[in-house]
Amino acid sequence: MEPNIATIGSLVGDQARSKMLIALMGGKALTATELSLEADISAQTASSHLAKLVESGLLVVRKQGRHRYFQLKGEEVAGLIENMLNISSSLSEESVFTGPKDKNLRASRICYDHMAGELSTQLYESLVDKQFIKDNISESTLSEEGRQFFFDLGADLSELAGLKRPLCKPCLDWSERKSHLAGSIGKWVLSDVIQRKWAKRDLNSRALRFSDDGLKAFKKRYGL
Amino acid sequence: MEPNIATIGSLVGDQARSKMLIALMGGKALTATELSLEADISAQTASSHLAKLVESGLLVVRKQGRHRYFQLKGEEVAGLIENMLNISSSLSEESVFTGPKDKNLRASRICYDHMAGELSTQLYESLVDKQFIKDNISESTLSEEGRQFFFDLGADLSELAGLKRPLCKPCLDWSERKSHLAGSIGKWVLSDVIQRKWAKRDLNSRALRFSDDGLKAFKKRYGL
DNA sequence: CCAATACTTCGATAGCCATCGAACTAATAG
DNA sequence: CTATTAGTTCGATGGCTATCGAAGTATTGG
Repeated sequence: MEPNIATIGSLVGDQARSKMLIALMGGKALTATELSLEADISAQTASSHLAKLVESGLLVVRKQGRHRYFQLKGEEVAGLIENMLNISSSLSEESVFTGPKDKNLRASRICYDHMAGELSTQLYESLVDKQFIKDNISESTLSEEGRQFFFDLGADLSELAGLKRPLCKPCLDWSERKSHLAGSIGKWVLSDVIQRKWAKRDLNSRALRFSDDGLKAFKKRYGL
Repeated sequence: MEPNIATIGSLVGDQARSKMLIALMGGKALTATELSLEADISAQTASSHLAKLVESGLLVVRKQGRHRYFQLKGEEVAGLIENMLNISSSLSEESVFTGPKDKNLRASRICYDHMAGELSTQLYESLVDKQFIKDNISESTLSEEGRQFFFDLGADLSELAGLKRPLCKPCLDWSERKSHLAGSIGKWVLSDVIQRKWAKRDLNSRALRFSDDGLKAFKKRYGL
């Protein structure tokens, strides 16, 4: 059977499934039980939903002992969800508060596998300002100076470039309506922040919690 | 909670509505009746679908006399549909990382009920070149010479014209970003190609596979 | 005026599907 | 071994909605 856009739409078009998909936007693989809790449904129902999502190719599953870990199939799918989040926020009333009300969520979130939120858009703007990134709607590119900048920070660009995904790609941010840093560099920055323990992923949400010191150190390191 | 991604999903997640949305990807505003024909449903049903799409903000409507012209609300929405078309075509492939690069898919696809892809845009350009088609963003029309050209090829234009859908209509091609030949003539060309066994629909994807001889014959017949 | 076209609203039907209880398999822990 | 946890399959139910017939409004054209 050939998935057309209607089948994709109806896959996302269910409350329970959409909650699961959004929960998986954190980039982390989750178990069936965790996802059933996210979606507020019984385990049986979750199981049937997850089977559909896997069969249709939106999710992949990895079995590990008695657990089954589910994950978005790839960037393409994550991009679709992000896209829909964008649209839904722009379609919903022109309320004063755009985006999530949770301060922490607004300040910094994880979008699939890279940082999003205020801090991330600040970083992106700053990199464009310094001409480290040439801003292009379809795909931004890293300038020579930008390459040097990330090399100095310790990013192994040759390794990153080996991956199939583009090095650097803006990604519309659904709470800020601006671009933030996605692509493999975006992913590297997130892992850098986590590894230095400047921030922690908040379990049960997509928020990224910076410590005070971590935030200071982050701004300094990245020149904000 | 206003429109969340589940409501957007379920809006697209209906065959009739998704057909309408895809028909509107051409950028042209279409009337309710035209859209009901595209979706193969009655006028009443179309009316209720269109009301939902407008109310949710995916479409905008402009009243003009006794007609109501519908259009995608903006590029954001068009981008969503395009995104979903991309995903659906990449999900129907086995391989994880092909994307739009699959040669056969790129060379020639079926878009709804007419040909798309490189070959189709070449055909469209050639027809415009020879002034068989008067290219107009709002609505392309077949010139007298074009009418003769298709008559000579054996297309029963009077029968085609009897259908309510426009004879000839450009349709934005998502992998080429150019116009290709849609409308009832586009549909006729596709059936012509299939009937002459120059190409076969690939069952598990939207690709159209030309044989070597078929491709040669096609180019000759249509003057490419 | 009347007739035709464009589109909508209402109401009834029918099919689809999300949900959960109950009963299953499977892995782990003790 | 038994008990527990993770996850599945099956079947019944209930709710939701796409669909169209019939009847309505609105606009245009003679």
